Amino acid sequence: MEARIWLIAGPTASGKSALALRLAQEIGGEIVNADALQLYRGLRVLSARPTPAEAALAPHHLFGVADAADGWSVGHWLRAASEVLAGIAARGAPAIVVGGTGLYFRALTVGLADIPAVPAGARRAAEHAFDTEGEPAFRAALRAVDALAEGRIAHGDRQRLTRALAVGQASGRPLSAWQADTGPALAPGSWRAVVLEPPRDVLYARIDERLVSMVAAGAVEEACALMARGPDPRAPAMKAVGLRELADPALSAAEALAAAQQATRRYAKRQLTWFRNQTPDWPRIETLESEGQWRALSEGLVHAGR
RNA sequence: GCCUGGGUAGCUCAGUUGGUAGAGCAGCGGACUGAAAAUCCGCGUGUCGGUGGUUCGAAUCCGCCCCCAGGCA
Repeated sequence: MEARIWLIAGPTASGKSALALRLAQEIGGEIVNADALQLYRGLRVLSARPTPAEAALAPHHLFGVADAADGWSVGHWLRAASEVLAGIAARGAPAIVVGGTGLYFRALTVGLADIPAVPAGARRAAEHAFDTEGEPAFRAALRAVDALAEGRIAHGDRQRLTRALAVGQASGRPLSAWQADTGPALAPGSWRAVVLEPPRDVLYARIDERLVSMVAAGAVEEACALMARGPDPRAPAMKAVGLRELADPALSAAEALAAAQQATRRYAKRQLTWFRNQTPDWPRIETLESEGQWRALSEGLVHAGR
């Protein structure tokens, strides 16, 4: 178990946090959050962030560090994570990066283009152009700036189309060129990864149970408090799965719970698709049972022992 | 026990004068480079309750049986 950086990925409710904590205690490691929503302070319950008691059992980094009104991006996270990882390395401790955000792991292991920040105005202008001109005309404009990106982006994907145009115009270099010029943040061979990939039906049952516990732990109050603050509905924190459902005054408690459970199951499905296809060579742990997960991890890691 | 209505996709239901079935919801597959718990693309997944029969051909018509709901006893 001599690797210095462990990556633990998997869908929501698959047991990542518990496994990471166990590993951290076992090897004296420090835990780094790789979950886009656990970054936000106001979402402790809803994002299933470790409780203060759990967080006290090992050093935890990048959990609840951002305000719901501040949108963190992959780039923001990557810079923060790199700094944290450097600090952990300087202390001579192993690091355990854990979370469900596939893109964050990709930034770490494959890379994230080093693109200068796009001014908010450029982004808004691109979105406005898309909305007023319509997609065909917008695509024609984008083609002139970045034909490669235009060809790669699926029909209807406003988010990527407007980003491509905004980057191309604001930076003076096509997004596709920036992206082609990318290197991993972590040195190859310096890390070891594992994906938790439990059977669908068992995971869904776990998700349904967990939403019930979340509500019992105050998820509805948390959701309403966040909505009452009225931050920009487009802020990333406001996209938390279950947030809108649980805070919706038009729904009964039972309906809200059912809607939140369903939204979470769909989210888990998307995560499973990501890891299945984007990290096909990372080893899998297919049980949802925590002792079994630990056994698979520790044995697998010892035997892999480079 | 009798009468009536119903049994078609995971659920709720359509299905025209017989030509091996289709909607919504649910679900599934996929893409993914700075909003990623985001954004987007794609896909009916079916012993038409069972079994005999009529017919070139049955979810559709006929017989028997099973199950469900309501009514009469």
